[in-house]
Amino acid sequence: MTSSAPRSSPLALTVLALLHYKPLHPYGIQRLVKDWGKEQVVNVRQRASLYRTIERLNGDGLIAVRETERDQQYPERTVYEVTDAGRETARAWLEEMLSAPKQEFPEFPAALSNLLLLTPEEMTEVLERRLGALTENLAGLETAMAAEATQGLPRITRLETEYLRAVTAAELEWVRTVVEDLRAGGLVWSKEQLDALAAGPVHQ
Amino acid sequence: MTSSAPRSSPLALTVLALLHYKPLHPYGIQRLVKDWGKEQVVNVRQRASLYRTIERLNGDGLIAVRETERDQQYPERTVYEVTDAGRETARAWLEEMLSAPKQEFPEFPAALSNLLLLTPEEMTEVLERRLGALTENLAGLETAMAAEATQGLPRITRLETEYLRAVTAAELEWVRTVVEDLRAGGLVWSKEQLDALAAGPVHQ
DNA sequence: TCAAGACTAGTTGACAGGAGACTAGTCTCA
DNA sequence: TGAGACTAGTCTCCTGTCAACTAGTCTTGA
Repeated sequence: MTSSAPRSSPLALTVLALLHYKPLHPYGIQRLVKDWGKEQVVNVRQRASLYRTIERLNGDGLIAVRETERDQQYPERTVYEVTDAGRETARAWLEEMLSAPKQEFPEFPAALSNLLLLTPEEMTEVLERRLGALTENLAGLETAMAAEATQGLPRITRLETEYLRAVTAAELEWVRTVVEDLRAGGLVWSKEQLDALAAGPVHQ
Repeated sequence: MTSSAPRSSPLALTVLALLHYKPLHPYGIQRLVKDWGKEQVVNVRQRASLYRTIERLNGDGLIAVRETERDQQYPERTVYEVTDAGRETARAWLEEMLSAPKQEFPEFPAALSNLLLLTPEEMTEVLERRLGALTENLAGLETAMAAEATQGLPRITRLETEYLRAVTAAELEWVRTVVEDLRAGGLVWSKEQLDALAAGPVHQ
């Protein structure tokens, strides 16, 4: 079954990692992620992805069926456990994910690179809305961290929240300065100016 | 054809935006993105995605076939132009993407939330490698920005690079402090400690 | 007490992007 | 003239996202 090292993904890693603690059924995995407040970093809202990921890991021999529960009222629940191959793979994935920044393509920078379609005034307005949303997100992260700290949990359990806070704060700060520059009139453009650039050093 | 507002994506937005300048064939779009140094923010390496995105936009009436070139040696090239519906949709997408931070699930925080699988020593080692890679990325962004600036291009053309620099710098700084804490022994854990936590307030 | 509405749990199908291989032609230059 | 690199388009597989559907359970309120 072990078809040479399947591809990694945040969800697949998380499934393998959680099964290190104890055998679980899919829904139990989803609960654990939510209970530990990790929904911000691992998408378990998409149940379809979770179930398919588990099937894939099972097919690749990284996890195995432990038993099939039949708790009267619930539908049948399959409990999975991690295999030795799964343990090895999880470590390899983790090292790879931590050591090498992967090029991802979030939508905000892509949008920024096309803002010629808006006027500076419109740009100011939408960025102000973003500013508000980011401020809320940041506050949410802060309270989540404070809650974990007062619960006496060790710092490693909230490293990913720390990280999110750091980058969210940086984004917030950057957007803030751009909005300021826009309002101060230090950052302006016109369609004509851009069309001229576009007509410039472009071949074909 | 206009099947109510197709889904947005960084690539789809970019295609629509570039066609605002002038009609282009798929390869011309890929060239423009590369020539303008936007490969960091829009993935045009995946030609399959590019061609399929264009097909989709065409099917949805956001772009239309302008003409079909037949430059002897090359395969047939279809030149597309943006439609009025495409112009409207592009503006709507852009406003949405800029104003509301979208929840995305990058792999680094997901990996961080599972680092129980490594020892503090291993963690230090992999994060140091990440530190090196981030430093290089940051340097690359700096030189890209400097090049654009000396070329006399206005600031809006490099806002997305500014943004990437800001968040990359924040990540770098955060990883640096974590590595320091690890080395100073101020951030330690053991498997046993974590197993105890896992056995704690968890249902089922 | 039973009915409306919300939540739980799993499944399904359409859609979209990423990875990588494959083809066939072109250009370089040794 | 022939090896190797690049250009341009296509194809298939894999995985994740979205949205809807089913069917059972729990809540609460008339």
